[in-house]
Amino acid sequence: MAKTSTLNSMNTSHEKAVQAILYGQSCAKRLKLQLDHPMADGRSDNLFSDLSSRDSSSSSSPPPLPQRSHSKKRKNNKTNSSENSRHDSPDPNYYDGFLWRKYGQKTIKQSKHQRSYYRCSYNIDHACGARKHEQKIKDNPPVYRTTYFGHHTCNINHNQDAGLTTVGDSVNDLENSRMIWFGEDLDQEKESHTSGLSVSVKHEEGSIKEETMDQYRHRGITSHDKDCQNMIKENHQPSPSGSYTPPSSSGSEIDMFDSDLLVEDLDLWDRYDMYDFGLR
DNA sequence: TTCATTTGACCGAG
DNA sequence: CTCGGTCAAATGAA
Repeated sequence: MAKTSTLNSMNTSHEKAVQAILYGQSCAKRLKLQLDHPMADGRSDNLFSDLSSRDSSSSSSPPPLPQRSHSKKRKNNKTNSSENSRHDSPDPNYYDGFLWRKYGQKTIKQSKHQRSYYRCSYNIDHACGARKHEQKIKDNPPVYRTTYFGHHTCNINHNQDAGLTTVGDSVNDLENSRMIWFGEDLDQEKESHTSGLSVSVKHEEGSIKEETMDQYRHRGITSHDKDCQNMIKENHQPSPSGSYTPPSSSGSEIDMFDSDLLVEDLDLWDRYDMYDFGLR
């Protein structure tokens, strides 16, 4: 297929190394900006306040007691565990745009397949209560059912590429039926998720190389990357139109940086997405 | 060494 | 008591 030739033409190991370095520079630069101008925007202190609060709590909190009496309390009362949406896919590696961390796996009585339990990777950092269950429900052809619970309060969705990479049509055809709805939060998410973050995330996704989507979902983004992405996201105000607006030439240093490093090779990342993100 | 995943134990609901 | 959901120690990968 054209995939290999395309990738080979642009994706030598040297280029990848350069991209990785550039991306690392972008993170470092943003961090420096944040440190130099911590109050540049109203939300920029969130990260540090979070970190400091965590530090203080860890240093002053008493050592964990072996109290197991209620530590494993089941949390699914009717209101909390109400199912938000369901998604069936033949692809177990279907990528819904969010990062999940697996916290359990169970054999289900009525099914011969195990069910996996995930919670949002930002569960701690952003107190995000979103969870999902994933289970194979059919063998031939394989169908994997993902059931979503709770709401993403982290507002970090890496799956805005569809609207940004001009693959929306193909997405609409096939993926609309897979759209994940979170009830009344939809508008909020749609707005908050369509920021400049996508461009940066795209950069990173491209550097994931030959990893499978499953590996990417579970391992591809390190905690450092996530922090960096948070920083990037928080430097971009969501576009009121709900679409990505390229940085203007008269923009801030951040904008200039974006245009220099992140947007420059957008086409390459778009093509990456086309191939690697299974727009079948 | 750090961090994500695995896995068995624990818990509450039915 | 059974079952599904969650916790957290153990494990493994990077």
